[in-house]
Amino acid sequence: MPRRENLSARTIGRLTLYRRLLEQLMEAEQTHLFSHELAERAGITAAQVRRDIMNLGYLGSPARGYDIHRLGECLAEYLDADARGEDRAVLAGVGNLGQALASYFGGQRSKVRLVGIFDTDARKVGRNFHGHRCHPLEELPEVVRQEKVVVGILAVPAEKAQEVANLMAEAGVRGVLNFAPTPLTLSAEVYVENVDLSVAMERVAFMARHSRAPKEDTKETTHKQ
Amino acid sequence: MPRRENLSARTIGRLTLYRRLLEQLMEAEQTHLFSHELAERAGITAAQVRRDIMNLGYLGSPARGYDIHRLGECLAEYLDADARGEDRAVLAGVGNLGQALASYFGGQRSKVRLVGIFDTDARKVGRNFHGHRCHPLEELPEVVRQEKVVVGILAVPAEKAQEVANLMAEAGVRGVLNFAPTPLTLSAEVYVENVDLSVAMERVAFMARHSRAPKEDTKETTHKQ
DNA sequence: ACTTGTGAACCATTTCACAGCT
DNA sequence: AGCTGTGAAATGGTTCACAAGT
Repeated sequence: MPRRENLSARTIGRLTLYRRLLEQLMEAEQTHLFSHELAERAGITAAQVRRDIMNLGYLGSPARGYDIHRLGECLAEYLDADARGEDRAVLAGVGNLGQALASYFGGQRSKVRLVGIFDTDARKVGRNFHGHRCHPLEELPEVVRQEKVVVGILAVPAEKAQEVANLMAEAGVRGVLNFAPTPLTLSAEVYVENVDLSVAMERVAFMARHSRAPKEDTKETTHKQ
Repeated sequence: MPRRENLSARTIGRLTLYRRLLEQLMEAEQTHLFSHELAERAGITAAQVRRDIMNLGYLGSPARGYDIHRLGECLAEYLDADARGEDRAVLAGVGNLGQALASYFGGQRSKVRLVGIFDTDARKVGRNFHGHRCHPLEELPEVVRQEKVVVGILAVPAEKAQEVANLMAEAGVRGVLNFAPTPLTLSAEVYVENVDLSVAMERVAFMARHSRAPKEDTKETTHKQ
């Protein structure tokens, strides 16, 4: 049913968010919702929601809106397509951020399964972090191959990022979530998503400084977002 | 000198990156560089770099390219404009992620100064995390006001995110870096940047699964990115 | 010969606005 | 009356391509 003319990464992100929001809604008793309701929860416009769902190929009814259960199924069908079993990931770099990520993605709430964490630091290897034993980095390729890992999470220092990314890519990883503050160059068939925390931080600081001063006469209007 | 027709958040992010890359270059002996060199380090196209620098208002020379030192100054002048002193930030939520962020932004490498970390958990209050003593959340507004804090970092559970964000906004924060997996609704003069790690993770997994299989005859071409 | 600066073209994404349905 | 689905317009961002400078 999904009319999949392959959607952009941006759209995939929103669909992922919709799915999460619908899951929350399903725990409540609600069975249907309108585009503007979902839009409000997602922090975007109703037109955007309708467009996304249209692209998905799901149809709502003008009378009742979208059937939460069915829409959820449709989203799952699209987002989980071709996932034989669940997606597996490895994590390289067990510093402060790496540990936080291990706990974040290690739990069962996550859609991906973390199957190994790795570091070069001898003091970390062998220790247990949030339920995952740290292995030496050399073992990463072997685990990637044996466990059919598709995603590598990179939380190593900038200097080592490219090197470790190469290791992951050669072992067969198809996507990298990069927290190192360095752009990576990898062959085009590996999808890379950069999460550069210091860029994010500096950007917020800049925008914060430059945001317009609050107007005195703010009318408490229903903000149009 | 900067021809500032206020630039988009996206552009600000790239300028921030350029600055960091130039700082690295200045530590080496290099004095000039061409747009394509900076582009390669930043992982983008030369045209994009030229456009950004043009928007900045800096001029290079066709013969030598950009003067690293002067371009750096120009970037700093733009990015740090109106920053009386350095930007200050507070962090709410000292879980695994919050601790990692405290260490990440707490050091002196960061452009922003973390002036307080807060949590509601009595077992955390009073303890020291990466050089910052955790204070009870109730004290956050007072610190924001006294220390002229402009940025709030939100690393609390989703359920509390909106509530704590309101607290920050009422106390006068102008920007929020939100790690909670929930969109926030705040008055329009507060800039919000969402870093949703589970969306990022799921998106990478999806794109990874759908990335084209490597072609057999890959020619090792100089990838055009 | 190789660069920069930049108008114009291109492309992606979002929003508008309205026909059609219930 | 109020919604959805969607073509069309608008917006925003990136890349092209070339004149001009060295």
